Amino acid sequence: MVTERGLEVLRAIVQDYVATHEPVGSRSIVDRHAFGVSAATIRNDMAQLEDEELIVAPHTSSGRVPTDKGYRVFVNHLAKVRPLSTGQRNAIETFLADPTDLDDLMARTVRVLTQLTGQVALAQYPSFARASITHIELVALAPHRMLVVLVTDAGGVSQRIAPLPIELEEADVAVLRAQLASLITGRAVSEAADRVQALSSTDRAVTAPRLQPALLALADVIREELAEFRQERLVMAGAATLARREQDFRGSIHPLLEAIEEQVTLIRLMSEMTTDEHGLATSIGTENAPFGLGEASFVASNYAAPGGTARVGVMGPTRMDYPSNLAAARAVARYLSRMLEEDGTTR
Amino acid sequence: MVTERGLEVLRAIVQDYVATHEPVGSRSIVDRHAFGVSAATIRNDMAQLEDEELIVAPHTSSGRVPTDKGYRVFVNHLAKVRPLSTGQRNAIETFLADPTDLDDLMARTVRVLTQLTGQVALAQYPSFARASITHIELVALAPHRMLVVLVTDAGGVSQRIAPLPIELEEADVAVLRAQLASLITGRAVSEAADRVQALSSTDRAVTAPRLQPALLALADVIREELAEFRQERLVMAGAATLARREQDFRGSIHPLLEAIEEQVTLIRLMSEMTTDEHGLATSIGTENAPFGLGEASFVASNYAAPGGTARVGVMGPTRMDYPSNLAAARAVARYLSRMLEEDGTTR
DNA sequence: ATTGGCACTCAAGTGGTAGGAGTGCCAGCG
DNA sequence: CGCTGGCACTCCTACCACTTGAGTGCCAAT
Repeated sequence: MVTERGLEVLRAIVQDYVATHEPVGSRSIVDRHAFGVSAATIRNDMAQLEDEELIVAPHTSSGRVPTDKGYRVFVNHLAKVRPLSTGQRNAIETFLADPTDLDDLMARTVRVLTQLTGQVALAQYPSFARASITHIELVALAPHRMLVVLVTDAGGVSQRIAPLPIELEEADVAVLRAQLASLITGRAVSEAADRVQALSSTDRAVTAPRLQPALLALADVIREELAEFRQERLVMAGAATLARREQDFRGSIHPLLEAIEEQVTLIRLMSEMTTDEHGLATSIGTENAPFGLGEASFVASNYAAPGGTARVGVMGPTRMDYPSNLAAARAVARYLSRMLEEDGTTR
Repeated sequence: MVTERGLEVLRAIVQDYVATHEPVGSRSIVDRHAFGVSAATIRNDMAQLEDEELIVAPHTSSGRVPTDKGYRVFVNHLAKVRPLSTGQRNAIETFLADPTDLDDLMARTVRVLTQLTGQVALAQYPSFARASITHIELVALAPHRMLVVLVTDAGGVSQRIAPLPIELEEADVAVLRAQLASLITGRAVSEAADRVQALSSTDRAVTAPRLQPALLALADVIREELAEFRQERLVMAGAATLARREQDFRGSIHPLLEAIEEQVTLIRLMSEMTTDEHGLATSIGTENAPFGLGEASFVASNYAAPGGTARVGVMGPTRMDYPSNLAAARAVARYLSRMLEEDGTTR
């Protein structure tokens, strides 16, 4: 059983350890925190915390270090997400002002977040999966090459070049454009994908037999574009900060750099984190072991995007300043939500 | 003055040092290389090499390590670019086969190159700066939002959304489309930029006064898109490999990660390297100091793209295997040139 | 010009010691 | 019963002296 004061001791240990990066002993706790009890008493409390596996001693006679479980208790019960300074809020606001487009906004978001936290910043793109197709445009580039542009109501635009098996007249292009438009405009991305898929699989021709090969070629490309809309994407910044804190990651930052390069692992991890009632999520050390990132911690905050909620957060050493990082992620998420809601640039 | 055999000794030192990562002594040279002379003789040669600052001894009594100048002499006079194994050639060929588009091709290129060399791979995108605009398409998304698509003859497609100050009829859009098309299609990117610029700066209206505000809004967006075509771009892969060889970079890989994230430094460095008569370029250690990358070396090879030549290469520690890396870069560049020339996917 | 020999240097490893931070435990105190 | 001071104990760290081995520079001899 851990007493009330025991939890306060845990808080002190986490705070001091994060600040100093050195195991913290009973003596330094009574020095730095006004507990009003002696070091021996703190030692007794620490013994209990150690029984509960909330802290460990690296060697028989050295200070204590929080375990992952200790961080978890700290984050869940002990940490207050303290608000940012007004200077920091201003920094966010000016940094995110007047983005030229969605890509620019997302890139700025991660840059400001990495600057605020000193960690690697990650942001999920708003999902276009639940968006609807509003336009399809065909542009003949060459006799056998057609540019296919798709636009969604959530601001997503995709373009790709389709090779055509046959030559098309201007009128043919208009026919195909109209047929494809009636097939998918106003439809959700997933539904549009199904309907395009059906084009290729059914025998029933939707268009003139002469145009059928062209239609199928276009359908292929449109399927790829729709798949891209459904795919989750991530932006990142601050990978270079990892080099400074190498020893924080038990020897090697290799798995982290690997994950940053692969993206897919981080995409999964970000989407599988569970958020609390305030839209904040934390994943600590070994909790990330299934992703091969047992040495790292993640904090994230939901933000509201046209296509549904997505997440923005940071990745760093287990020994990170959770309250500050959560505060930064939350603040950035709020501004981001606001930008996406108010502003028209991204639609 | 360095003798003939002295240069052979330099070659041996470079080769052994790259292989073992340890200072190489006179004894190990006579053991590993059939020089037919004694260690004392090698020592005399090494003394000369040290006078010429081609090698140094880390401390009074340890083996020798090549200096940057030593690597330079090795690369310029001693190294033969040895051809790849057929297995490696096959790997390149299969890896680069059937790309879906230019982005995909470039991404695969750097991935195969990082795999062949174990270094960070870099590739300049083909430049669209000298390409010509072949199409401009306007798609009305909403009363005040217009999608502007530009296509070049070198395969570049760019799309962006313009905010419109006034509402346009279908007929107005057609008028503007025709006017813009006659202004820039068939023109080189830089020329098109000038002409669009002129739209905004001259008082003389090109279109009906009613449409003038819309035209200017579109011109702004088109300028941005054209600027994007002129901008050099880089793809990279293998950043994670840096974590393994941290100690190769005198302590910190931070500048390298920073450069990878910033891109702009690497873009400049890649374009400013000087190539030899075979289109190969090497930049060693302190030669990169102006870019803050004095601990790193670069090798690159030109490849032929529709818009002119561009470069593909790797970044690694000064102590890298220059001949192998040059060979790999050259081989990849050749396949890449071939793909871009033969294949239509990217046009 | 090349060689073997020799004295010399220096990094790296080894073992022993001292210091210090921190712990666990216990008896005494309020 | 919880808290406290005291004390013995552990273990990390730094320091020192010493040894070892790789490698050098120089020189006289071939």
